[in-house]
Amino acid sequence: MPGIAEQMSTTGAGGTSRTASRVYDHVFDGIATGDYAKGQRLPTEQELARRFEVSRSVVREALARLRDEGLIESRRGAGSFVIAGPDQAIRRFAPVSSISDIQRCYEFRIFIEEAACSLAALRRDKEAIAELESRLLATEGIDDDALGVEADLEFHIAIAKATRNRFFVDTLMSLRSHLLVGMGLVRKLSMSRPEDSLQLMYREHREILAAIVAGDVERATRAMQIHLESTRKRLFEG
Amino acid sequence: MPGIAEQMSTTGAGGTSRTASRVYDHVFDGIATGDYAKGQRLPTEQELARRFEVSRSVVREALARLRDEGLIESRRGAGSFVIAGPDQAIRRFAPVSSISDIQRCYEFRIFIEEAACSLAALRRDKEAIAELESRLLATEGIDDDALGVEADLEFHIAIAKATRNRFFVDTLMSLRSHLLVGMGLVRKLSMSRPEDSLQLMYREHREILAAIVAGDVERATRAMQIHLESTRKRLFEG
DNA sequence: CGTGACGAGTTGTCCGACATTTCGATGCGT
DNA sequence: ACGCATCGAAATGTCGGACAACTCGTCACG
Repeated sequence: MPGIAEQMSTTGAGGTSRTASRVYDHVFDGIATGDYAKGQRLPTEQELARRFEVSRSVVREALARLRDEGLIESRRGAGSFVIAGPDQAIRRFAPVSSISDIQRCYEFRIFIEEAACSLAALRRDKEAIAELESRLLATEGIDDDALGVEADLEFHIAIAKATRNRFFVDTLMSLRSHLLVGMGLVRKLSMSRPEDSLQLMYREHREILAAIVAGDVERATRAMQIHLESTRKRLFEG
Repeated sequence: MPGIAEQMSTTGAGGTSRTASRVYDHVFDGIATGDYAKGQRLPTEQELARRFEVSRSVVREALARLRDEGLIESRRGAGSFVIAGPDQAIRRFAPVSSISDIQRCYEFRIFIEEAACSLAALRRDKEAIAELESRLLATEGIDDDALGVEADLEFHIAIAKATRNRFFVDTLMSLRSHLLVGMGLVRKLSMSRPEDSLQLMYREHREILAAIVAGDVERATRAMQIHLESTRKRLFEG
């Protein structure tokens, strides 16, 4: 029953060797399906090497990945043991693979960023405001689409930073690649009404910034809500 | 300028070899501080092996970790290159290391779980409700503290699952270890007034479940808010 | 029955070798 | 002097073997 791991293993930064991934996928699938149960000992490295017709080095690289992800644990002299259940196996955000994925990502994002924005209005200081302003300026003077979404994302991350709570920053950063997909789509689709929607977006951004600077929590929350809702509508409802 | 990586490298599941971690830390720090700039080529594996007085195998294990985390990219025949900026280096949630960390984690959690709870009330189905009920029952019949917090967390994760939006589930799972720390503290500190607070918690849990089952979004949101706020108060304000 | 020594088995580390690929240098023809 | 094919040094990927450090069950002995 392979398959579960396939989406995951290809998320890596391409460079990872394919031979090690075969072994990795096997064990990952085994854990995800409960085939390798929690606490159970894995086959020895030699055994795996023989079964997949690779060297022990390759097997060790695969096991190293699983170890780093906290799925297994290796004890010298004893063996490698599964320490995670099937549900804990899928921890990283899997890549978006469908429109409905993007939709859910957006839904999630709205909650997170509204919260972050209200906190940012509460806690902002001079330094944070300075970064926000510079990020905002950066978004407005860019023609290239790819760079544009990057700058856009940086602005949103700067808001998260202003919360002085790293969990918001980390979460947004984890979503980085996902958000880039969605934001890229927004830009592409709004090519039809070219200037219009970009100008609208700039105005929304400036309103968010102004509300944060003013320290007006409710206004900041509403501004972010309007911003994300309007882009969501532009995306999903044409 | 070492230091940034130290907290991270110790997050791994203990089993990872310490020799490889030395090399990993060096390169990670180099990226985090901008010492190894984006796009730059790293020293060759042989060079690193010589510099740290370890074999190439160990160096390769360290580089493999960096590759898996998307920080570097290796091209056969060319070398290994940095592909991430300093800010992208710290992606995973670093472990909680202070009371204020726990406080921020709680703050973040409140936003996330309130949102999840309201969505759960909106989207719950028979299957989700069944799991919620079984998880709730599981929390109430446990003496052991460690198992108790596990079951508690599972209940909260089940709520996230009921949203039918994997981003909520994934985020909560990423926070798993962090939440366990905080929840463990709650239980330890409430040992003083033993039965009392546990019973209170059970009642709050049941109210949350009832609201979700009823599909009452506002009631569910409020119930979760009350639950998290009251535990937060018990924790931080005695 | 308890206990300590022993040995097979397993992971951690090292080493040397070869295959495969990259990229600059070299030399040639024009 | 410039473009182009060719070559070779260098780097990573993979392999196989070896030894060290450690675990755990076994078994003989008290």
